[in-house]
Amino acid sequence: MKQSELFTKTSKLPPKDEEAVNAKLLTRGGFVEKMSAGVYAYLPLGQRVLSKINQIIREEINAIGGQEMLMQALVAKEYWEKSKRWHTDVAYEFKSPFGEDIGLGWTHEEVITSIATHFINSYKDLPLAVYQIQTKFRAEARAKSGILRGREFSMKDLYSFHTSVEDLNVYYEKVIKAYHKIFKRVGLKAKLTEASGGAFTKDYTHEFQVPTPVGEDTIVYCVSCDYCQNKEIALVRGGNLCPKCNGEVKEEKAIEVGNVFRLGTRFSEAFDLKFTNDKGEKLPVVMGSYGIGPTRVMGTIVEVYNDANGIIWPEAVSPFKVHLLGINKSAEAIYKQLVKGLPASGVEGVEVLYDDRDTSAGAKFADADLLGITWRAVVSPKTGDKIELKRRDSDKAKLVGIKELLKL
RNA sequence: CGGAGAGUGGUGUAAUGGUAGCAUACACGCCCUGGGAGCGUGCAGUCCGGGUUCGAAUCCCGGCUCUCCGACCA
Repeated sequence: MKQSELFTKTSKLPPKDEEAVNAKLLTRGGFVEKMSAGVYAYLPLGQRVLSKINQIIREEINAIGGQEMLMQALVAKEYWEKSKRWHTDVAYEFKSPFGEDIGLGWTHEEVITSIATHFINSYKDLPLAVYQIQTKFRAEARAKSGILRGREFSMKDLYSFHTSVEDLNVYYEKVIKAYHKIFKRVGLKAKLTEASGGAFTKDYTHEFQVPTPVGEDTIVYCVSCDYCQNKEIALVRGGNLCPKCNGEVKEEKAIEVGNVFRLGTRFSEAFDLKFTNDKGEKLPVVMGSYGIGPTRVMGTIVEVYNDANGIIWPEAVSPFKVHLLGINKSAEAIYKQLVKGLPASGVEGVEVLYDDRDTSAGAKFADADLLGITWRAVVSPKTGDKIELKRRDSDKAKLVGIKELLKL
């Protein structure tokens, strides 16, 4: 991709109506555009990041048997009424032009449970897990923190169906493992945190919390073992001794990037989702639901990885692998080789954003830092027939040949 | 939903009752070229509706929008 052809441009100054670091940097870089409070458009660069996050999620959820699907956003009142979740304070509810009562989907337990009644009949059908990556709508009283708390946001929601709580628990642990892999792959250090279930279940649940000062939640955790609880339910405070191992307990702000809920039979009973066991008895299906917010993950990454000059994307979610800068010299030939690879040698091309703009060197360097693409490749009279390669998260640059660049 | 603050070219700002100015972006020309260079020309603005006044970006009333704090919440 040539930067001169990119839909967006960068801006030197952040918009005056954004305070959050993620919103400032993402807006300056042209990743997102705020359209209303808590409502953002994801521009080509932002969409590329989001796609990479989504792809990582897909790979890990598919690996634990999740089947991807897509549910509707327009959810009729009858579904919400069955589970007594019509008229919640987070739902966008309205009358359609045909007089129907509609609630925009803010979660999909009702929908998936209703669908599942058509396909789950026997214990032989279970267990099952399906998921979607879709836009959710929540009437947040106060949208804030850029893309961290929006009224419209992306969510990967996974639902699992089981014959027993024991079987649910087995899958629950699998999901936790998969989530750890996902967050690790996108570059986040998420702590498994015990918490309350909110609108979803009365049971205790688990959240994945990324410690950072801008977080809305507070977690209480032990520095010596894996004890970690949301402050809402924790019986100890920072400075106390760990209830599990007597280690030192700390308190820290954190962003919730994922959660897992044991729903039990709440929704299967509401929707009469039953299976027949091997004795011919009809029993309610045991369910779990598991969420990750890709847009929130993106915002969290920016909050965690940035410096005075801009974003520092972890390589796995960088919108491009290489940012190629031609300084006082065209890098067109290098660009073509990077895109096409070296056909004779079988080396494939790499994903590259080529700054071919007729602008100053300083502007190009500044934009490269702001956009935060992992590898910066500079071609200039100084570099001769080599290319200067530098990681965004490092100060060390080295001169390499085209082959080395293609191997990134 | 309570409280506080703010709306001026695309973006960021100045003007506090009296000529709407600057920067940046954009267009054209010149010049320059390793950390957001320079010169010239051009394009472009007071959130909406009322009111006060000879005169309103500025004061008053209403509305809309955004941000922050709180409550709530992935």
